[in-house]
Amino acid sequence: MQPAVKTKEPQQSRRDEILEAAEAVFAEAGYDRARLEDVAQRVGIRRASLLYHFRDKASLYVAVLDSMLKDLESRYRRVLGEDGSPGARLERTVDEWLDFVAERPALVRLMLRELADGVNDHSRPFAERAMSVISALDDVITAGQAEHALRQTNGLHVMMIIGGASTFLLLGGSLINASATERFPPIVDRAQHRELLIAIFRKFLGTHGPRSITDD
Amino acid sequence: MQPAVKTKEPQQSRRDEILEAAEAVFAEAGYDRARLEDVAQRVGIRRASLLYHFRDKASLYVAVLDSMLKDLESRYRRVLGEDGSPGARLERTVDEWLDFVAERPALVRLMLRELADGVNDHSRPFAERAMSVISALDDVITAGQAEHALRQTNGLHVMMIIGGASTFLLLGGSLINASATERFPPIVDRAQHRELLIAIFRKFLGTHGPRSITDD
DNA sequence: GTCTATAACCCGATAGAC
DNA sequence: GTCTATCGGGTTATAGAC
Repeated sequence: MQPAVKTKEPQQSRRDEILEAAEAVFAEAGYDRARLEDVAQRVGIRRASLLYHFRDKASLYVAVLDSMLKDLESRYRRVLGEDGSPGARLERTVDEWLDFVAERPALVRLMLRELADGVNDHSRPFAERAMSVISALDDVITAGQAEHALRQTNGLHVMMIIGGASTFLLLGGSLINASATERFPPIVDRAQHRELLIAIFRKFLGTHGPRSITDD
Repeated sequence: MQPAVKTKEPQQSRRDEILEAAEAVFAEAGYDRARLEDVAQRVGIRRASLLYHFRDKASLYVAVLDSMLKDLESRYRRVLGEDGSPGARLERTVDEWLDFVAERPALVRLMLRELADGVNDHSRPFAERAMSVISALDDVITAGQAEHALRQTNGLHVMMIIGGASTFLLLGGSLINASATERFPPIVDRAQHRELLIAIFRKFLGTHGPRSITDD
């Protein structure tokens, strides 16, 4: 006999609590330095109890990655599916990305760590989710180019530059400024950063409509 | 009485061997997962012998970071000090960066890990060296803008975008491709990537001479 | 589901011979 | 300078009571 539960979410709640705590701890310290002890403490249970919900540390980590990327992907798919020109929809992903990064900085930190690690056992689910996000972008780019609404440049390349630039800047900015003298105030604020990213978009993907292919 | 040594480099050789081995191991696994055992094995000595040359693991790590960034900085300062317009000299740092990353990929991986970690005990030397590199760039940008050879945009912002974009692309590209189906060949090759970075440079920093300040 | 207790392991660091 | 041997701290994972 199962204990009487409302409708669904048998004991999902606790699982989610653990995922949330683990996301923070893994992002902060990285997989190796992260201690299950700290995760447990945040949840308010004992270390051993975690392993009732997740087989081991590795599978907890994979679950965290998966939940984050699933979230990011659904946000991207949402704005990409709205109406507007391909260019306008792609531009919206810039804001979506900047929002996500601001709300959930853990993602960026874990992504960086994954990139640094390269391919390994637990990076497969990560790579697959990432591929899925990239696919979604690529579909819109390709369709936009087919109807000559976008320039025939390498759209994914432009998207990657946008993503990489933000990542670097957001995390690097805070790192650099930590030892800053008066000489270097924060390099740039979000509004400025957004403006430049959008400008890159328009210039190189032609998200304001078809342009001549030649530079400048 | 010191043992008779050629001229300098008392026993620098071994130290450098260790640094080289440690650079690879730290980049591959990150500080926490990296084992002194592996470093020692690459050098061909025992774990305990490492600690004759370096006080402990942490100071070995700091030495690795320092040596890498010192190298990068000297390369940047070299091309920035050559002759040519400010724009031309800054553009040379793009190639310098792409070369460095190709030759010594460990730097990028360790940089990513440092960014993910944020500010902590051993990141101070890293942040200071990084500041020094940024200073060198900033000097040229500021001078170029003073003589109206460069646009009055936030030059460091543009430089950060270039750096971040490459980092992300170079590491992300290989990660993504690891699980790629036929659908995604390598996103972009070095020549294409360089071209786009230079184009961003010219557009936003005006490295081909002064332009109108208005967009596009 | 959560607990206590403990087993089992790994790795950095030290002591001291050579 | 490099070695062997060992200590000691820390963390994951399991056993089993409640």
